[in-house]
Amino acid sequence: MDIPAKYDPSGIENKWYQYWLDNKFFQSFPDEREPYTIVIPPPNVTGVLHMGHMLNNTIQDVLVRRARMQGKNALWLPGTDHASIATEAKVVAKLKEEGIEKSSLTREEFLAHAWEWKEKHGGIILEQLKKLGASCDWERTKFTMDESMYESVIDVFIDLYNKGLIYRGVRMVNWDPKALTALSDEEVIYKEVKSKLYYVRYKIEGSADEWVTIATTRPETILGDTAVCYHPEDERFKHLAGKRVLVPLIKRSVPMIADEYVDREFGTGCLKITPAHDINDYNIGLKHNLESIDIFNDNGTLNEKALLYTGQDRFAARGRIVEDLLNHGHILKIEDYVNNVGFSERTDEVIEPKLSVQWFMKMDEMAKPALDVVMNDTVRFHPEKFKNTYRHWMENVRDWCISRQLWWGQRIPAYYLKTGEVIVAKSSEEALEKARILTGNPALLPHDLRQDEDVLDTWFSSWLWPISVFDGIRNPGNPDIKYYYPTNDLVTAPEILFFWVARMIMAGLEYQNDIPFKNVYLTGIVRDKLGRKMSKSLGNSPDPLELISRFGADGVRVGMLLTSPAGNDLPFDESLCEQGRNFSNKIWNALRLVKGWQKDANLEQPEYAAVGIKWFESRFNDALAQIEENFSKYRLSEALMAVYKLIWDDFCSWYLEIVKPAYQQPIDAKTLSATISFFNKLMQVLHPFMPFITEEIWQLLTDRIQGESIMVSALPLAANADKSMLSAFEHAEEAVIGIRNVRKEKNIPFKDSLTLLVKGDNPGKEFDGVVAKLTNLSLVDYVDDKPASAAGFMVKATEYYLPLGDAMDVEAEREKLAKELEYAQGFLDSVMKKLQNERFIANAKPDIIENERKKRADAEAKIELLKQQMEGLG
RNA sequence: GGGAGCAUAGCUCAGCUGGUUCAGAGCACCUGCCUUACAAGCAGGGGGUCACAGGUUCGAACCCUGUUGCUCCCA
Repeated sequence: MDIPAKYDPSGIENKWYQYWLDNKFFQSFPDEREPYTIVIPPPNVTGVLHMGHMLNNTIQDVLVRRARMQGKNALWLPGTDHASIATEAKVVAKLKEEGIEKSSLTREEFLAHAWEWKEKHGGIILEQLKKLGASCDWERTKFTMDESMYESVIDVFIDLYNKGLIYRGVRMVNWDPKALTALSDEEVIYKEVKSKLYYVRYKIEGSADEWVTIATTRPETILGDTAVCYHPEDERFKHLAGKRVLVPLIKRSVPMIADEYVDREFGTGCLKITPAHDINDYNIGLKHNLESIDIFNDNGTLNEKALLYTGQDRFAARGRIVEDLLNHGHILKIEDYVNNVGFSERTDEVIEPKLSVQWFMKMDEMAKPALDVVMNDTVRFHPEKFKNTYRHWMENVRDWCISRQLWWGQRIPAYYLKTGEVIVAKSSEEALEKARILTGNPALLPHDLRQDEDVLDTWFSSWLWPISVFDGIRNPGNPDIKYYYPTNDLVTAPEILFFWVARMIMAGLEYQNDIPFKNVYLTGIVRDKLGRKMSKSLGNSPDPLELISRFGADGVRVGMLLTSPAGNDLPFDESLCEQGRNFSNKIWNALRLVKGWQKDANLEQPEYAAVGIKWFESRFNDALAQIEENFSKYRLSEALMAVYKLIWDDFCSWYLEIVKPAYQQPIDAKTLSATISFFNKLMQVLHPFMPFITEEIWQLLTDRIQGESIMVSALPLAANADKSMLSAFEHAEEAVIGIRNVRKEKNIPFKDSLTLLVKGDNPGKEFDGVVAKLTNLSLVDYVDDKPASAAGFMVKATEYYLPLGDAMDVEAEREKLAKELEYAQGFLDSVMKKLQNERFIANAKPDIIENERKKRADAEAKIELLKQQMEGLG
């Protein structure tokens, strides 16, 4: 058969993905087998595949494919979330392009547009995952706004409301003036921003020319000031107690108050208080019973309560007020200043702290059990270090603002009577019924009730994800939820440990009385060479599909995994994918070699091949045990590296070279079948990492029937490895390397065969035939004395000589031996130092001391040998 | 400002309870090879004061203290 010298993945990958789909290998239904479940962290419907998804989903696919091959009933359940803010923003922008304002549409009309957008764009990312080889059960694809998922969210809201865990309250929230919605604390990103610190003086009321100076970074909020505050123990201001001051420009009279919150060192030690626009001021306002004056409209412009600059944007107003304050002599100085400003994660708009009525969920009661299951390892984090971070958050958790001023999402099932009373109910009919009972007024009509306009935070859907995808909220105890829940592994980024992971644990404990997953694998962040996070806005992220077309999905998968231990950032470099592609090619060429062999059934199996096979069997089992160990600790990159080395070094560089027949010579049947069997097993072990090439080779190596696939074959299990054989082979390996070095030093080409003389005990004797084959020896002989005029080297205590006739360079040989002797002497000295130390003998464990004695004996023997050899040189 | 973590080869990282081959792997680099599976390859090779300073110990990359630098989380 004709196999090209370079592996070309493109056609092969599409072919096998379709084959897997056609044979429904990704599908799972509950049965008698042990289940293995992963639910995908649902990507945004607005998203396209980026490198973070690539890493995350590669890991999930490795885990799920391995579980499937271990005979488990494996389910990887895919889906997307509706991403209310991001999607609504996209739809609004798209409508705007078409000349349609959101405000001109009814809620129903807008949602129709949003659904249309979702149907058109929402599936892109899932389609892209197929190119990566993702073995998701696509029949089960879920979306957080699906009817069943929507209803689950509503049910949970009502249930928690009835349990008193959800309430409505006025709070200072993070307001996004662009998205026109409140955000949770977790959606605010703080960045250092260069700004100015303005020193502004306020006149003391009733005084002729007495002033007090405050420092502020937000002069426009002066218009909402309702007090000026100093530290009660600050001598500089004590005389102002009980006085009032006039807010500049608008001349509003506000009290001077004293509060320990004030940092006397900061600014002037005197603070303006704007309770409506700063969370700390808000708290002081509550304490001192101050009025709150909200001077902003929802879109960030100033309203009529500001009295000045009405209708202007907050940042424009800042410029104007600074000018006016200067003109009126209120600004004493302006300093450069760096402060932390909150930005919206979604719109990158500067967050405005704003007082508003929102829905909140109480967190403290739910947090406690969710903290416990992580601390006691019922849910295990990999790597474990994230337990600390998690604990810190859970112990300082605050109530969760769950309402969003948007339309795209689950509409809050709360209905208001004209009197302002709230009724929470599943439908307007039910709400009306409840309202009639509540008010005792059976004449109430539907239009007497008004449903809350807001929707729920997207995380309020995704926190139910591991339950709701199995319809476990609406139908507790259904066969799916009973079988697949709790899921096994969750693979996600540490950034959403609190947004999502913590809340899923809470929801699981609340609604299933059980954890949602047993293990949480936390990936790192994919960064570029400069260490920046890869992001669309920076444009520093390669297009994953383009990478796949260049290196193959297998190559990219290997590239993503090779250097990314759990929890560590991955500084991405295309050369990693190149390494993956090169590995594909290496395997491919091993296939070419093996497929090129002609079998001769009458041929005896050579002795070197028989021992080679015995050795590789042990080596394979040894590596397999190591790989299993790595998997059990979620060290995926180390598991991959172990397979990589097993295939490249042990199988290709050693094993195949050992059993390979001479050029154009046939191979015996036993060796061929053993080799094919090893090759098949290696492909199985590698399959979870590189699904496509392994399937291709597995299908080519052995005749397969239609419907067979490596992905549903049984993964080989580690058997016992013969450790003594492994160490004997290592000895032989060193002999091979030694002989190669001699050839190189003496410039002896491989085609000239040599004689090898061995002196002393040879632990690698079993492999003499292998050594002879690999280094082209015509004879291996054992001698009692060192031959004259021979190049030599030692492997542990075994001496090897290659008689070279006149070609010997005695001086060079002497030098080499002298160097070795020096090293051995130094080694012996260090051992002797320990053994002569009485305290070492007294304190160290007996086996350690025994070891040191053995080291001494070995070193002494070696020194003796080296001395003899040097004498032999004359 | 509060908390957590990290620092080992040019890069990315292993290194278990302190004790053989404890200083390692992959990549990169250097040298020699187009040897009949593979130059996307083969055979060799160099490279580290384990951040710094103390301490504990017979013995420290590993335990303790401090210093410096970086990262993350929270405010």
